Amino acid sequence: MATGRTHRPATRSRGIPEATVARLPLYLRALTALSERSVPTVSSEELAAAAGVNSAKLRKDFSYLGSYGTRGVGYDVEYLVYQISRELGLTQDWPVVIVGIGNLGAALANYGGFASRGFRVAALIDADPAMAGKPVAGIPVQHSDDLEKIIQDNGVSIGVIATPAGAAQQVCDRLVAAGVTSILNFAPTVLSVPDGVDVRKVDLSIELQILAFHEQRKAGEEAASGDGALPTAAARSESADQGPDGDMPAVMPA
Amino acid sequence: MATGRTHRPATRSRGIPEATVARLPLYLRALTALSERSVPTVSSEELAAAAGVNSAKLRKDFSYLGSYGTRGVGYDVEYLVYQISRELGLTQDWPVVIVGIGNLGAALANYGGFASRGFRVAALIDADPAMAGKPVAGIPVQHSDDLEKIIQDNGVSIGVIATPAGAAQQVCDRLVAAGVTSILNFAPTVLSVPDGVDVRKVDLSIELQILAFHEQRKAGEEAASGDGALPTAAARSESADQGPDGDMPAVMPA
DNA sequence: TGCTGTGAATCGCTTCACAGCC
DNA sequence: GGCTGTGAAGCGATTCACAGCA
Repeated sequence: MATGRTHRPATRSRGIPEATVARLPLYLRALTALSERSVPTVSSEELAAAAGVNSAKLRKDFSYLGSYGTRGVGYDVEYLVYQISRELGLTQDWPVVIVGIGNLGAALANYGGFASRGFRVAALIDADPAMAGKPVAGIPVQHSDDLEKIIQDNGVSIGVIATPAGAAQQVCDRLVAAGVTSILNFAPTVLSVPDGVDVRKVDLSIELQILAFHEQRKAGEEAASGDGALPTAAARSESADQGPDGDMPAVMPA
Repeated sequence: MATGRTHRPATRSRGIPEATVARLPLYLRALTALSERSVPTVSSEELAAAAGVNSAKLRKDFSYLGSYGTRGVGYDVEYLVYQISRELGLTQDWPVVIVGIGNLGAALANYGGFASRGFRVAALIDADPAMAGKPVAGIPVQHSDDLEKIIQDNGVSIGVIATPAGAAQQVCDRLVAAGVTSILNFAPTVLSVPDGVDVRKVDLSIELQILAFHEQRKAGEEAASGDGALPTAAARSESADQGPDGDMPAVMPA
């Protein structure tokens, strides 16, 4: 059942910790918002608040990229936007294919956040012949028979799988065989890939289950401890750490 | 800008590490599949392969739940399914509301993985009056004016936000005020919530950016090192760690 | 003998706290 | 004086390796 590895835990990516890489997009978004409001500089404290992390972490993260700030002043917004974009590889064009144009695939195709960040939906692919030719988000859906040709003609290296779970592994194999080396998987399956191929997974049902776990505990505490009321907010006002943070996975639809 | 905390890093949930909680749904899925094939018992090695983790990690994870295995034999599938479900709080009914019935919201409403795991879509809510009454996935969409009443009437404690970024914080505030204490956020925004409310975030664009980062590095290596070919598969055949694992966040649509 | 359960070692990330520079 | 950049400490998670039990 040999499942291939995924995002290289071993060889840390050019000295930048995975945890840091995963936060760069967060900073980038916050910075982009500042940039749009023509804010020239920002302190680690302000930017951290906007990104929902604490400032020490942010400074440490930036220190892996280089010394891009000015002591006593802060960071130049435009400069940082550029540096982070470059580091993430967003200064180049990434053609992406989406396979499986159901509800979710269509939602992804319509998602505006793509184009804004160097990603370009090069093609939509579905196994249903009835879908072929039908435009979704202005892009005509193509039949999966042509998957290999589409990948090669467009020089696609990133694929998004939004098929039912049953089809995911097969689609994955074909994508990989055709040259795709990064996969974003929305199907609730563990994909097997050869070494050198990255897989990331987004899974709604897992996220909900994690919430349920904590929700259950809240209810339990309430009933148990004679404490009565809600937890006395000890440390409020900063931090935030939203999303899978010290945590991990996530699964998805069928 | 006081953003509230999120999934309690401090007080570890009843002794079970967050990282373990985040993997339980993964194990549960693998076990459910085995159960459907009427497999009676499974070893840590087999189950780990099916879930895409390594066996030591899996055994350690299970050890936090109790000693549910049998040395020399393995784990009883049905028993484990029950124990994990109970631990995650999936033996009870969790009514969920989805706010923002665009492409994504509709995809979520149609997502089958909900019902199968104790989750029930209690209501769909949208701000567009034109949507009101229209059924999506067999459930009539209700107008957001009635949000508070819907939450209270249905005893909802988990809310899913699939609105545009601009509306997310406001929707979040109303959900929280109405009694929701767990939020799954698909909008690309950092949400501010009071202490005691959990937020998890799912963000497509962040996942893609992380893939782009690694993809860029692959290309760079190829060009740089005189190595020529693909990386020599050093450690293949096990592990897998798909998805945000040692990593973290994720962002999303607008 | 085979596989679980777990202390001990290790690893990586986060946080602290302060030196260094504007 | 203020804010960045970073060694050092702290902490949680992973991995190792083996004792313990069926």
